[in-house]
Amino acid sequence: MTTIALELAPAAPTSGPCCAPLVREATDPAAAADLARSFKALGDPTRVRLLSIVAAHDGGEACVCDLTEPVGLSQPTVSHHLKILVDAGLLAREQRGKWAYYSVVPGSLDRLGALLSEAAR
Amino acid sequence: MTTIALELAPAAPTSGPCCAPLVREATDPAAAADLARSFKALGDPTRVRLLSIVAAHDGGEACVCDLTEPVGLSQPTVSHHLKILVDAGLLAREQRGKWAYYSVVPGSLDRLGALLSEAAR
DNA sequence: TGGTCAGATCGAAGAGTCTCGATGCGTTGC
DNA sequence: GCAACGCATCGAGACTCTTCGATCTGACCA
Repeated sequence: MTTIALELAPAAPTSGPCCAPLVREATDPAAAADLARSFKALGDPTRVRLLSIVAAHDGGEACVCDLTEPVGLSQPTVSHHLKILVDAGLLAREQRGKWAYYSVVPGSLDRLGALLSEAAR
Repeated sequence: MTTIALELAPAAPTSGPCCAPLVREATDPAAAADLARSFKALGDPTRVRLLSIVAAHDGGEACVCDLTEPVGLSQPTVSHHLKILVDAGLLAREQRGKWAYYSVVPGSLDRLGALLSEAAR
């Protein structure tokens, strides 16, 4: 359903600019950078898997030792990816004794999903 | 509302593994890579801006010359980013005469948003 | 046919990312 | 106290991404 609604300025001569001179910016640069930061966190297969494994884990939380084996990466690498997810506000970290438990921040993914739909409005 | 529902295996001895031995993988690697590819396309501020500018433009479509000036980048760079968005299935390209018109693929962003909510289930 | 214009592609420079082994820090148990 | 354990941090190496100027490809016009 690709709507080709209008021929934009079809009578414009070739010498002039092809399109509308003014573009109303829907997403300002700062907001775009903010959005991109969140999406960049999800732009790695390992992090998507980590997120889903944590979400599917018992109690909705998991420690690092739960995650290294399923993704097949070293402990420092997994720790690195988890930090990125925490910085993006998608995961929460809680230290309990020797272990660090990670859990999905409630509503964070839904918020991103809502922003996606909103951006396309 | 961070639900700390259960202390996972609190009675387990230190010598054993800390957590559940088996992890049911929510998102298989192939699906995770697919998801990540889409999100990576949105993981750059320039591409988020390009997407929103195209969406906000008259008729929901814009050509490259509409986009270079607002984002302040060279034409090859904008062309490069647009190609990435097209490859990710977020933008559609249509050549009309001298100009190439880009438009947001209907439903593509909503689909991603739905996947986000689904992944957190 | 030849000139001009919009846009894609190419090659290269610089910055950023992913991954690892080694190491440091705090907690637990003896 | 001391050893063991879980995890974060620190370089380092390899790779990818972003960006640009230069160039190529098609479409239009005279």
